[in-house]
Amino acid sequence: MTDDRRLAVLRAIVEDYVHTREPVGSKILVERHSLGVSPATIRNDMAVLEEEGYIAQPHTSAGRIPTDRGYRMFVDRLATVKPLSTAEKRAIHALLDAAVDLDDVLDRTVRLLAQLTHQVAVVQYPSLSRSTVRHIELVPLAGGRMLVVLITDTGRVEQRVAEVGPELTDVLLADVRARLNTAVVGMRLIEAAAHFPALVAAFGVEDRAVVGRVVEALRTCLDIEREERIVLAGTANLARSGPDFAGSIEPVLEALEEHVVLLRLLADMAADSGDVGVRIGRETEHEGLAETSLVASGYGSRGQVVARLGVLGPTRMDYPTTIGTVRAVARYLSRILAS
Amino acid sequence: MTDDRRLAVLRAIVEDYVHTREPVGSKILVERHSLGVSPATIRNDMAVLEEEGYIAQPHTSAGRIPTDRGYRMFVDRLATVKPLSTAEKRAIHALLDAAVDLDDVLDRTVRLLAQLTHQVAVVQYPSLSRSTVRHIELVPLAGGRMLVVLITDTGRVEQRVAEVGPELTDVLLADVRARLNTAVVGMRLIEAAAHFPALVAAFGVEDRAVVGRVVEALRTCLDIEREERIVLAGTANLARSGPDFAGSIEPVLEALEEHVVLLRLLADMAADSGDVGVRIGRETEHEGLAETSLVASGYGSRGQVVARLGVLGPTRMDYPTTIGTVRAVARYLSRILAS
DNA sequence: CTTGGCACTCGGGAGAGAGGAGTGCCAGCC
DNA sequence: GGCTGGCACTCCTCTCTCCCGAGTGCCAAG
Repeated sequence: MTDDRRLAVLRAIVEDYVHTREPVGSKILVERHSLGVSPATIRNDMAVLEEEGYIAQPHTSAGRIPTDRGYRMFVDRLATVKPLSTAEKRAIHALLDAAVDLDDVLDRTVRLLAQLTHQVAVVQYPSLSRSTVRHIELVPLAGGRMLVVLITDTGRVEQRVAEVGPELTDVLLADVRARLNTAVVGMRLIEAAAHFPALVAAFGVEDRAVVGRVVEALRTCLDIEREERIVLAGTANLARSGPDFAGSIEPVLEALEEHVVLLRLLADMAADSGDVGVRIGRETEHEGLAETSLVASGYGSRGQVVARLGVLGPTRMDYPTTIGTVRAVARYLSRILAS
Repeated sequence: MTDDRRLAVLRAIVEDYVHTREPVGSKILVERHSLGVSPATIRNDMAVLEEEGYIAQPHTSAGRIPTDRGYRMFVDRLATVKPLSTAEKRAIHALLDAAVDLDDVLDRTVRLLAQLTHQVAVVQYPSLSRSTVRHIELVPLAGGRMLVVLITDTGRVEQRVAEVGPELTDVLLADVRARLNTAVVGMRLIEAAAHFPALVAAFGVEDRAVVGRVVEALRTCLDIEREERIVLAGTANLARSGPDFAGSIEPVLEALEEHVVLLRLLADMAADSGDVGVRIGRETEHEGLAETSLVASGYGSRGQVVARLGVLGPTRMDYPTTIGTVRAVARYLSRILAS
């Protein structure tokens, strides 16, 4: 069955290239992997693989390197995920268990992921749109202003200062606070936002203006713009694998600063089958990331995906290990959040 | 007065080198700057400047480039700060005025600074230790836990979850909240922390344990560890000025990820005369930053410095312009915070 | 279908050489 | 005493050429 051998050749090429960073030729291939056939045979297979777009030659007479399509095939059908070492698992536990709040957990997670994979790590904050309201707090400030604080079940805290003027008496404030909380606690944030108009309308005509201003501030806490946040770590690892990038790493760094780019990518990957997903090279559909791959997974409490995390590195990366690490960290983070 | 001319030569060397990125020789120097003397004379001056450590030659027969010491002299005695263009000023106003809360203001500021200077921008969050307590909020959660929220006058919000058990009744909670707020609102955070033991002692013996747990959570909000936060932007600009760095930009990126390094640097610069301060090359006393300079300034409301912001770039940077920009942004940010 | 043989291609490294920018120094001049 | 032109010297850098070798594609035979 020649088809099997061709795939074996592709796997060997990917593994060798990832390992040595050098185009791999037919001779080296038979030497390093016991394929049981001669270089000439391998050459025929490579010609076919090249025709099908899985591998390519940098120059006329050099070895072959995998194309995006080749890596895709490798990831989908040829790679077997590598589990973490027990030492690494211990490190995860030790580091994440010491976290004190949500910010701290995510900060530790992203650093950990960067350190384990030697690549750039990304962690998305629990999406506000998938969170529910845990509590709303209104704090009067000096000068006719007030602080509006929104706390979600995922631990996120958003706050705004609103100009309310002197009409907001303590009594009215307590009333607003009570009604807000009884009305919307436990609701998803979007549902809560939908309830606001009715809530305002329930107040007397003379109070509606000021209550409206409070509610308006609350509503801006749900702004699409600011809704999605991510944290990054390990950008220095990019520079270390610098030679992997044809040009400089500048376009990559630029893409990373544009959080929107990563957010869109992570969102797209939500469509993939639940577990770890991979976007390879040009699949990212972003010029600056054409030579990088993203390995990402969802995380969340109780089987519910509330956000995603992942790792970005050169297309030429060790997928089996990276996928294993991302999966393990995502699972452990989920477990932490559930408690 | 030959001394004056030597300084003029140094200034010319710095300006030319910053502009062309190439070692500058005596001939070019007389051509581009009207120094009124011949190359040979300049050569004599350069020999003296080199002996005094202000300039150096990359190779035996190349032009001169400024040393750290040369830049230092340039910044201290030769440079005149360049003010911003009105277009840039307008951009600052337009961008920062649209901010909704502290996070947003600082985020916009750091991006702005990176964009204006084409370098890496750093903004430090208002220091907790210099802030005062504006309000403390206690929110009961399910399962015998509660959320402790601390809000400072600088707009920062810190929160913690505390295990308090079922003994904390609503009545007791209201009591704790009231006593906490009347006792410590308006105090500096360190003073507040000092008052906590007395506060706990004022409760009945049977309540002390549970109140203690609440106060303990509050106290961890002041942890030195998490007290200082910074945000970065413009790391891609580092890659763009990549050729300025002898090796790769990796050590620089590494230093940037170690926020502690930057925090220490910013803190050190607080000792400098109030306005904009500069750390040049090895003055940063950090291996990874040996080829970079930091230009920073304090900011804060009502003349009180609550934190610092700045710009990090290659030693070979345009100091007059950078200093002007950092100063302007710091001033405008201060004005925003005062309102 | 596999294999050994063979001619061919081309990237990349080594060397050699020319060019040129810049220097230091010296002797003379103002 | 400081400034200047001249001059010999250094050594980096660019370019060109040449050669080597890895790797290929193809073909004819097993």
